[in-house]
Amino acid sequence: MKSSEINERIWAVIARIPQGRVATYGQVAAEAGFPRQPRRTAQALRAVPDDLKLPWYRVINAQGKLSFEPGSKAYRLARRSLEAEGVVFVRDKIDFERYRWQPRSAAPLLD
DNA sequence: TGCTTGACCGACG
DNA sequence: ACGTCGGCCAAGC
Repeated sequence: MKSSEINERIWAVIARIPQGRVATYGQVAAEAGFPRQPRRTAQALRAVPDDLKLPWYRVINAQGKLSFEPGSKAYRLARRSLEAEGVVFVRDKIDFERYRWQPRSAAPLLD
């Protein structure tokens, strides 16, 4: 499968993450149809064109942290963007219980 | 063709 | 709460 196609599928998923919520690399990959391949998400993120407006900062790692060097430009930008959306960091970490995106792919069949 | 490199992850010690 | 390891697989050299 071509990487351009992979990237587009991943980007489409990232574009669906709502404001004030976060998703992990693995979660995004799985949602795009690539389970257990979080690196596909990392790869797609590296290849995001500047003109494409994508909430890349809503993708965080499975430890609840930003995958950037703390203090780096990217780290500060991502953190500032998330905090502006109401996401709270506790010791550089985000609480999944509160902020994880829970996509509903299929319609709920009663319960 | 082969080997190394990732904005990663989960299990295990 | 660490560090290590194996799994993952497209890119790039």
